[in-house]
Amino acid sequence: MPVPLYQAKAEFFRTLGHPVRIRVLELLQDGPLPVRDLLAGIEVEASNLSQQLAVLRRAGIVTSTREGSTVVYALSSKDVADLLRAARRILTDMIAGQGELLAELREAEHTRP
Amino acid sequence: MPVPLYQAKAEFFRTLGHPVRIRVLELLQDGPLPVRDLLAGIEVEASNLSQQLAVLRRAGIVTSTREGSTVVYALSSKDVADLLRAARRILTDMIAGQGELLAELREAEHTRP
DNA sequence: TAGCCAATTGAAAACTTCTTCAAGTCCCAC
DNA sequence: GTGGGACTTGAAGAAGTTTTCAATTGGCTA
Repeated sequence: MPVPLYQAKAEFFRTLGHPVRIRVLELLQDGPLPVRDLLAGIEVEASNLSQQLAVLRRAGIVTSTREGSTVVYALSSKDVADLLRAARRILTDMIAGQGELLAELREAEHTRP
Repeated sequence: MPVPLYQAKAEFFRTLGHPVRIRVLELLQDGPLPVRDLLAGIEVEASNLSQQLAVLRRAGIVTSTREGSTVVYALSSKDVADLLRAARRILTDMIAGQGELLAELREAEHTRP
């Protein structure tokens, strides 16, 4: 058996499972952007961003094209935007439905050293 | 700023990013199941499955209720099923777009023992 | 209550992923 | 062709996750 589908799925989700990568995808939802702009929108060092972009590229989730001296990134499929929307819905519901967790989060904010 | 949303999202996806956990969610898509049945449907040791179930529980993605001497698991929201469907669509498209991988999958299907 | 089955937990070892930093490529302007 | 900016790469250590095994809990039934 080759890479079974459920394993491909797990890998796909694992690829999305990083704050910087999520932000990249969110920024790209409204259209392609040069690295410079991603860098401006995310608090991270250039080399770290590059590493995360490489992860997304290897997974085939984004594509990069060089334009002169800059490099422009884009989502490789519009479906990715749908998925992020679905995720946001779930998350919102989940947080809303779990009063305690919400309270906990709020508490943490007030008791930060 | 509290746990920012993009970080919650990343955590959520990371939680889905494991083959055993994906299989559990797929099996639960059609309704609640006792651990015994999950165990029968996934090739993994009981204690390992328990660990993965604990991860899903902590994330609030599934719920467990004890019924007599067995424990029954269920998806905590139907939206999870939607999300998995969205993911399947993306993955299928992505694979279709990447000819070689598709060929590999097809090959595997014909050469199944 | 003793013994058993179902499931879970704790903890250590094995494995992956993340961050960081120095070095490298590519392109453009001088 | 030298210098500089934009980005990427390699590699090493730090941080996090997964697996495994032994020990444990909870509920049944003899």
